[in-house]
Amino acid sequence: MNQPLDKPDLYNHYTGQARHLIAIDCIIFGFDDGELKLLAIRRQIEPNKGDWSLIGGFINENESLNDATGRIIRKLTGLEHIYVSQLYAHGEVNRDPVARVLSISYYALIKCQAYNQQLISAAGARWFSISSLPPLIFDHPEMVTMALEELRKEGRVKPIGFELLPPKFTLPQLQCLYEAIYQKTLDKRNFRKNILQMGLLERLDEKDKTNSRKGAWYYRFNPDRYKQLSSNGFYFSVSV
Amino acid sequence: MNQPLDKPDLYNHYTGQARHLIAIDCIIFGFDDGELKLLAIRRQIEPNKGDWSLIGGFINENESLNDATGRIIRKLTGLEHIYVSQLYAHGEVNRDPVARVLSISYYALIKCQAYNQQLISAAGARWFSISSLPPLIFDHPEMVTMALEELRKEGRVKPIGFELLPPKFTLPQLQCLYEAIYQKTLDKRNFRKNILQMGLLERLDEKDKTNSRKGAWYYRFNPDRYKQLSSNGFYFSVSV
DNA sequence: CCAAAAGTGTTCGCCGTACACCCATGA
DNA sequence: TCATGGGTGTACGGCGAACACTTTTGG
Repeated sequence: MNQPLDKPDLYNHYTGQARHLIAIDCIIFGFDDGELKLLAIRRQIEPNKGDWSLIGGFINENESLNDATGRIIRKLTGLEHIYVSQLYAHGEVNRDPVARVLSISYYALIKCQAYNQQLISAAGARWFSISSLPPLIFDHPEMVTMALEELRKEGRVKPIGFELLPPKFTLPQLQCLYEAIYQKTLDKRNFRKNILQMGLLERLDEKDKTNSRKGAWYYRFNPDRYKQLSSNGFYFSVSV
Repeated sequence: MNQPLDKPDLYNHYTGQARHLIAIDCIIFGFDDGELKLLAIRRQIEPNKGDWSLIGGFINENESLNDATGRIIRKLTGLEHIYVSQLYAHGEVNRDPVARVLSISYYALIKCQAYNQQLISAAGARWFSISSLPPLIFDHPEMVTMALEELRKEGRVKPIGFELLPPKFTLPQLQCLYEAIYQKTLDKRNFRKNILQMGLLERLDEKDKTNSRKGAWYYRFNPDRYKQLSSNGFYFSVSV
């Protein structure tokens, strides 16, 4: 059914069309020190060189959007196989003051212990607590707002919290994370019941004693169990 | 902070970048005859000319994504101010066999009574029941699948069902719509309780007698009441 | 022995779900 | 009068929300 590619005259509906610059912008979240953090970078090109910006870049000719996102995140953090999800295509004509640039935003969750600190520092990047973000360029503040909304929406029904924690974590840590995401204090007993009843966590024979004399049990999230339950109609759900 | 635009040498990070064709594709849903329908069109350009396709088009140089979507839908249906929501940016390199084209998909809900039948017929468009769609070109089937998922997700928590019905509708009609969307039969009593308890519908002093001798009361959705309640922490919710 | 964090159960109200009969009316 | 679709109420179980005391142990 496809026409052979050596008949370019058939395709002048394509060739006559406007072409556009396309950027990727990444909202990278981390969790550290009891707070939800955003990774921002000092912009290295004009305009607004030196201002705080999301991590981003242009996409190349033969690169899918997802590949471009992977490349951009890898280059900055050294990380692969992290949680990444497309957020929105931003298409206002004047969103970039220099040229018409469309941007596809992605949000990503990373374990703050895992990234490559050297790469991040060398790039002039920094973690900011989401409660005290610096001014960001262009429509990046709007992107962050959208990403936060999405994170909060997804966080209720998908086990994405674990993407922000080390493989071994304690229940007080996990609760602290949800409290940071939703900016509210949760009841310890209800939270534990809620999380443990889903049967997705395995307690290890090891305690974290850095925060108390008694020590808190380490747990591990079991992704296979999650997949198995999900395929049987189970839905993850946290009451926040 | 912005650099003046008359120093193009500062911006060669922009000018050196690849530029891309960008299309919009619209998944337009309607509800008629007890079934959820999709509007598809016979493609009028090569390649795959004559095959069934979603409604779409390229975006212009000085046109935002949302404006382009409005233009495309208006041209085909004559409708404005309908429910439209961005779905996804599709960026696989080979999704279009002729050229690298990114597509931003949007899904739209229209009242089947309202559109301009002449425009649609003239364009070679047709409504298809979602349970018996024709083969669609490129990655359009995937777009439809995503749109259906999104419609079902949103439909549980936002009053978008009313976008698919005429301003005056009956409760049996509304139930039938939800049954069509979720492909399951619902309990009449529970459904009515659920919907009416939210206090968003106003019963009119008028009955629809086309389907029964007794007649079913007409209702109207009150969007102002919805906005008011929403701003006070109310959440729309249908149990399906 | 004490401070500081970890861990544990019960009660209550609401909401989702299951379920069966009467009503109105035109033909 | 009867066939057809429209309309109504109740009982039960599960889940989210509120709430206070005991346990552990290093210093």
